[in-house]
Amino acid sequence: MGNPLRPIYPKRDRAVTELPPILVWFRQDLRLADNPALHYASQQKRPIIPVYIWAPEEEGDWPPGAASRWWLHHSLNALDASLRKKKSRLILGRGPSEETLRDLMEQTGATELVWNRRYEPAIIARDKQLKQTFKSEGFAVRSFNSALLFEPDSVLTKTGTPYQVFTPFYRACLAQDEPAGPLRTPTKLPAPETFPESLDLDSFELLPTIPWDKAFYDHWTPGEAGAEAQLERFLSADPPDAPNAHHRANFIDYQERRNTPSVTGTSRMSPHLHFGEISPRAIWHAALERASALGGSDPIHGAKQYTRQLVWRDFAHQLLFHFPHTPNQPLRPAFEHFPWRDDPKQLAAWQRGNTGYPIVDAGMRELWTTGWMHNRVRMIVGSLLVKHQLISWQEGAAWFWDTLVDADLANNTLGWQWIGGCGADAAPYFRIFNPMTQGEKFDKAGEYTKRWCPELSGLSGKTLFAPWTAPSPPTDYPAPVIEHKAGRERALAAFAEMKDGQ
DNA sequence: TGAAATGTTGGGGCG
DNA sequence: ACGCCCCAACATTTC
Repeated sequence: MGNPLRPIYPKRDRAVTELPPILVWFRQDLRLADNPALHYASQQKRPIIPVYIWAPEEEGDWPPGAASRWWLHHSLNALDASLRKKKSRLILGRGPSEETLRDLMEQTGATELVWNRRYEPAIIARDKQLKQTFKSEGFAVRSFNSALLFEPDSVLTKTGTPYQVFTPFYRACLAQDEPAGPLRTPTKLPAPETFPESLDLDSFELLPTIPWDKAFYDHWTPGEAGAEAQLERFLSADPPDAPNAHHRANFIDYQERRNTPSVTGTSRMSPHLHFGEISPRAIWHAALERASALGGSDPIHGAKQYTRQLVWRDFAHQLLFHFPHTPNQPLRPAFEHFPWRDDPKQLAAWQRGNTGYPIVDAGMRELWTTGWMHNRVRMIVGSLLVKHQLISWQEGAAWFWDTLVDADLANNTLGWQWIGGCGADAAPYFRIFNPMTQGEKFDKAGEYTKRWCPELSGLSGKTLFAPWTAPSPPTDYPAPVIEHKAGRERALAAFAEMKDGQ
């Protein structure tokens, strides 16, 4: 908002370029809108140097997987393009982060460094150390919250401990002040006299050499503009690119549509959120504002159901923050002695979508082809791996980590510990999904299953989800990795063994 | 954000 | 008319 009374000094920009610059260190906040660190920097009337540093070895046991790297490549490209529209640009560096940042500070004469926080244990440790070091060297260092609606320490039980069950956590979040509205996108990003050297994006070698990513381009548009367009598709009854106008926006019927994998009833915002191409606060307010603009109880209800899912993200992040060992170890210690099976062949069958259970194989193939899987189906495939196949949830987490474009340590850990029955607010171990029943329930017409398992196109009804019961089963589809009843009983026996073993 | 086993109830067929 | 059985439908409990 320009102040018409403020005199315009023709040399103002020149004066700004001569002041010591601020480094804005981009990490998982690859956007210009509602970006607190960038917003802060833009208010300092000093040159801004946007930086991204590729440092996978600083991510502990969890360097970005192949699908994440694909996304990152395109997202960095998009960020650089939108910075260039504002006469700025993204400077790319290679880790170690501390040395690279110090070099840049010395080279450019920058005196201040800002970033938005991350919550992975290895990153917290690195950032903490780095902040301390730079401060002791006389630099100003600031960090901001850009990724969460409510940060880990801001929502605790009455006794000051972290919540371990979602519903009370959710209630406590609703009792807080509502998340602030999104910050304005900086109109100007003052450039320094000269930008420091940048590496070429291709030197990060983020894209695959084998072209398994072909279909990714049909399903995803990484980057801030892609994120905003996707949100609009979800919130609008007439998305800009829809061939046919929907009757109602997806979010209005969210509760019902989000469990139907054959339709795009979910928001598909997860990868955009993971890379911070859009902020959860922006989504929160956009959904609720759209609902109140439409009026009536259905839109409000839909928007609340959807924003509730955003709070699951916060829940996952605060769990990871307070229980940093959980990506590798079960939250409930009893499960450390669970008798998992080591079975590379069966693991491979699961990974490639050859378990012989159609709804499972459809999901695993959707994941492999598009880098994403519908959430309902994630639960079904997870249950089969962990319970019927008796393969550890860590194996499932590792595969998802490598193949999901939305791979996120907090969400992935929560999801797998939930399905494994060993985490916070977890499904009891004996809650074993029946892969036939789940198919019949959530993919009634079999549309989703047949889309990804075309060899089953001749089947319908119950036999679609149990092809071995067909009069003449398809010859090009595998037999089940384990018979359902036997698998269920074996899982229950393993669970009993664990309980006895302590 | 299950499923299976077990228990209960009530209608209808049938001797 | 009545008791008996069967079984679907629903509820509860058990894993």
